[in-house]
Amino acid sequence: MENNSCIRQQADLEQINRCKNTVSELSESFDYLANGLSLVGNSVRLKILYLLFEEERLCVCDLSDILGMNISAISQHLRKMKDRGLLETEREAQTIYYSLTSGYEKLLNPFFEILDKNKVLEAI
Amino acid sequence: MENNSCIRQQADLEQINRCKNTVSELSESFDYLANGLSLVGNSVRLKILYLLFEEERLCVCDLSDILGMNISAISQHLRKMKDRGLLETEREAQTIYYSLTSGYEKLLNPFFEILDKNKVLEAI
DNA sequence: TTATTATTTAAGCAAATGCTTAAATATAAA
DNA sequence: TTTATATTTAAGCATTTGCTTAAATAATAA
Repeated sequence: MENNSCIRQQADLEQINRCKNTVSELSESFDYLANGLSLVGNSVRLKILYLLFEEERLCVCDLSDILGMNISAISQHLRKMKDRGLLETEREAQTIYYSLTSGYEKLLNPFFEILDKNKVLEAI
Repeated sequence: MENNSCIRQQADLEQINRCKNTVSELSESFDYLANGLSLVGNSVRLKILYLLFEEERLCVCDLSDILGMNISAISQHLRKMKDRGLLETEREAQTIYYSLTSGYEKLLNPFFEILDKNKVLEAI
């Protein structure tokens, strides 16, 4: 942590301290939320999440077919999201169906909605 | 793309085709949105975004002080977000202030709100 | 039991990411 | 001018990510 030649004279110390407190109080929340969002911030996984939002449930094989990707690659994406609690599974014979967990479905709903209407480029 | 030993007999072909269409129609939106979210899905950048949401505007130096990080590191995070349109700048003498652009402020509002109340772990 | 289908897991690797250090740019003050 | 302040940029490097291939696990059918 070098190159701190910039201790501003005009810095608002009260503001700085308020911010430091915020960061320290919410530290775990920031880490946890950022980790969740980093999973969503990948176009393959975003597609999977949106498809599960639309179709309720899908298996690895379906997704591999839909996205034109290696089953193993899809499986590894699904595992990451399941481990983190974005997805849950139910087995039906050999087939394992993945679906969105309700917490994330709710949280990601605004994004799904603008995707639904294909209004991403207008919204942001 | 090997290892496609899994062309399910029970696969719903109509569903598969519907999904393929969705993915192909929304392809650009998925990429663009995922790229934006990948920027948010980093705890340093999420902290910066939240602080800008709360404080309206801050300079590199402030953020470096608040987060206890190298100015250069912060500057590189800010550039990424500015390049992608999450942030905008205004100069005041030597100091360059960063703030949220309105599109992303609106889109990220649900996340900021649960951070505000420190309810992340309850929401997801 | 053996073979088939559906899925996961482990190992390896190229590409991307995030930080550090050092040098460059830009405005303001002496 | 020269010096100080605020910030950006470039280069280098360790870590992480996302994919491929091949082998392993698990349920069903022959």
